[in-house]
Parts: sequence; structure tokens; C-alpha cells
Amino acid sequence: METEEKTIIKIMLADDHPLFIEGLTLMLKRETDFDLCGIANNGREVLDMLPVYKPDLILLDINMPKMNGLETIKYIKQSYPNIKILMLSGYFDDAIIKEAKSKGANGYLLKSSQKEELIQTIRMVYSGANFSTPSHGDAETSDFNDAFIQQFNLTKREREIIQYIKQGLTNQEMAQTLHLSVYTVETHRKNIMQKLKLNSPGTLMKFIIENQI
Amino acid sequence: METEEKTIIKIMLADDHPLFIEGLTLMLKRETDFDLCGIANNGREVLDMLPVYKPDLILLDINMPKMNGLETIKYIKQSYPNIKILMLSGYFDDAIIKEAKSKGANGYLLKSSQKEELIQTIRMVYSGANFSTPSHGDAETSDFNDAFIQQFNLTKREREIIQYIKQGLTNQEMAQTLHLSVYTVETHRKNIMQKLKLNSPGTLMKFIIENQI
DNA sequence: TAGAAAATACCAGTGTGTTTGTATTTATGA
DNA sequence: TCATAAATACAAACACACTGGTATTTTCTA
Repeated sequence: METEEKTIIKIMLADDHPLFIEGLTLMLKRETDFDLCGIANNGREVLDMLPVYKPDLILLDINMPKMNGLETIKYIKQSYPNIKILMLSGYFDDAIIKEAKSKGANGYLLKSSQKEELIQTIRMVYSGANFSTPSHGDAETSDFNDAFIQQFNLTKREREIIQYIKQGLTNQEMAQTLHLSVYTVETHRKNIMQKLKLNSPGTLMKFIIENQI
Repeated sequence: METEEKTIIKIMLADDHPLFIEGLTLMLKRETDFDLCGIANNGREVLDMLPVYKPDLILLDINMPKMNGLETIKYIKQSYPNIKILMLSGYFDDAIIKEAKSKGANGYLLKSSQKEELIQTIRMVYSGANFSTPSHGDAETSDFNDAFIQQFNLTKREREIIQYIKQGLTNQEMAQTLHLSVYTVETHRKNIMQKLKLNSPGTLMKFIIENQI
């Protein structure tokens, strides 16, 4: 029997949630081909630790104090263009994903991912996979399997509209995109507001984001 | 030497984030007076497991599929009014905290809490403490120690205004609350929008929430 | 203490969304 | 296939926020 040379992936972790870090650490340590070589609480710490630990891959949370994840990417890539960067975020947000990609990230993963998905994505990104995004589905196919949101009896079209509102589109833009009259979009929006018992664009956006719709 | 009788706290955990659950589990198991007796992925599972495991305290995430945390509270309290409920949330949101409290939760904790804070709060809530909220500070004293947000050079007043916007207040309401002219509030808002390079109430709200300002 | 920054206030015009209606067509389920 | 729900469309009045100005007072800070 031959002794297989195993490729060890040196991983650095950056997140400001201690509880979340605990979970990740535990999980990564279980994989024998992962070497967790450093934990940072914010972007600045990442930059400080880079020259010391020289990781192959960084798991980078987007929401961090001191320096946020998106900011951190460009500094990392400046000095260490070969380090793979896998973003972690609580949100599925096209705009943020696009921004992360444009800034040089190599993948984007939701914090709600399954363990297996995380581990597989790490290996894929390490071995040079194209930009990896969560298997979430677009506005059309988004499933809304949440009974909490289901209780409001939103129709398919209404939930679709919500996805566009979330992305910051105006009624006019939605009308164009969906080939509808602005009046139709307004009607949908009106019905959404009624069903959710809300009263302003701001509170609607808040509801959408906080309930992860 | 006397043999001390230790009170064991039976804890149930409800969260849909596998990675987060891993972290919590690990941490709770380290405490000898905690007995982690069940893990649920959503509110409905909690209700199913209650009669079997009969926990003393439930760590209940707010954002869960099937049945969300706030919904779940009332069902738990209906059948088991003595079970303590400690809410877990990613957001510091007065409205949500108030709602949780009114529905019968015994405490509210941020997912970004330190381990020690979590453990202490569990013990406090178990032993009958009043509704426990995160040590976050109000709009006035909120410190905004995040360099990401600092880079926008928002003034103290502007950041204060943001806190009220987050709570869904209109300009009129803010003016009343702060004893200012509506014009002043509008000016602040205008400057905020410029500094953040945003263009609508909705996107402003999105920015505020997603960046946890 | 002089200059800069911040906070305050005002205004006209514009853009966008909300409210409250009505109404037609297209799916869909009983 | 008949009734209902959903999706579409329109419109006037209204509310609210945004834009791009100007301007005064207060507070910091060099």
C-alpha cells in the first residue's frame, strides 16, 4: 500500500460572532485535510495575521466591526493574490454577491448552509473552482417554505415583486423588467402592504430583510 | 466536606443554522450544570419535542423556517408556562424585543454575544431574572465602533437619526421626538443619503439593517 | 479666539410610493 | 363549467421623502 500524500488546506477564519466561530472551528477540525491556522475577529486582524499564518484560503464574514469583509478582500488580494477567499454572509443578496465577486472573492456561502455544503465548497474553491454561489434559486423559483411568511397568503407574483423590492428596484424598473404596467406593480405593492400590515417603503424593506424573505 | 446537590438546567435549542447549532452545542456541553436535551430546526419541531424532553429553558432563534421564533413562544407558554424562553436574534431591534417580551419570552440575546454572556444569561433567566436584554445602549449612547461605518464620516446626530429611521419613524415623528423642525430632519437625512451614496428610503433601510448600524 | 465643522432651519420643485377606488382578463380549483 | 382567486390595468388625491439650494447659530478644536 502506498502512502498517499495528502494536500492540507491551511484555512483562516474571520468572523466577529464567537458562537459561530466555535461551530466552524469544531467542524473544520474534524476534516483531516483542513488546517485551521488562525482566527480573526475583524478585517484588520486578518491583515495583521496574514504574513504570519499564510493561509491558502480565508473564510471571511461580511459583517464585521473594524473592517468589514468586502473592504478586506481588496487588501488581501493586493498582497496575496493567490489566497482563496470564501465569503460568508447571512443574506442572499445579489448586489452583495456581485460586489464580492468584483472585488476578487472566490466564493460566497450562506451562514445557514449545511455542514457538508460548507466543506465541499471550501475544497472546490481551494482547487480553483469558478465563483461559487449558494444554491438558492432566483426570484422566480424561490420557494418561500417558511410558514411564517406563508400565513400572509402572498401570491406568487407578490413574492416575486418582493424579491425585486429587496434589490432596491423602483416600481418603474420593476414594470420594465417584468413587462408590466407601473399601475400593476403599484397594485401588487398595495396588496403586499395590506397583507403585511405595513405602511411605508422603509418598513417593508425592514420586514423583508429581517424575516429573510 | 459535603456533597453539593447541583441544579441541572435542561436546555432545548432551536435554530435552523447548522453551523451555529454546532457552536452552541459545544459550548453548552462544557458547562456541567447544563443538560442539552434536544435540538430543533424550527418552531414546529420545538412543539413536537416539548412533551418528550420537558426542558427548563429553550434557546429560541427568531428567524426559523416552518414556524418562526416569535410565533413559537405563545404555543410554548400555552402548554408549558413555566419553561423559560431565551430568544436569540441577529438584530438589535427594539420593536422585536418588545414583541418577544409581550409574547412571554424571558430574555433576548444577540447572536453576536460573547460566550460568557450567553452562559450567564441562561443561568440568570433560569433563576427567574426579569426580562434580560443585550447590553447594547440606546440611540444616544450607541458607539458605532465600526470603521466600515466610520469611513462615511457620519456625525453624531446623523447616526442618531439613522437609529430612528431604523425604527420606522417618519421625519415628522423624528422631528417631534427630537424637538426639531422637520426641515432639520430632512437636512440630516439628505446628508446621510449623500454620504452613503444612496437614493431611496428603502435602500437606506436596507443599508442600515444589513450593515447592522 | 478665529476658523471649521456640526446642527439647525427654510423653501420650491420633483420623484416615488400610498390610498382608495374601479374594472377586465386570465387561471384554477371544486 | 361555474365560481373564485389572481393578475392585470387605470386614475386622482395624497403623503412622504429627495434634490439642490441658502443661511444662521452653535460647538468644537487648532
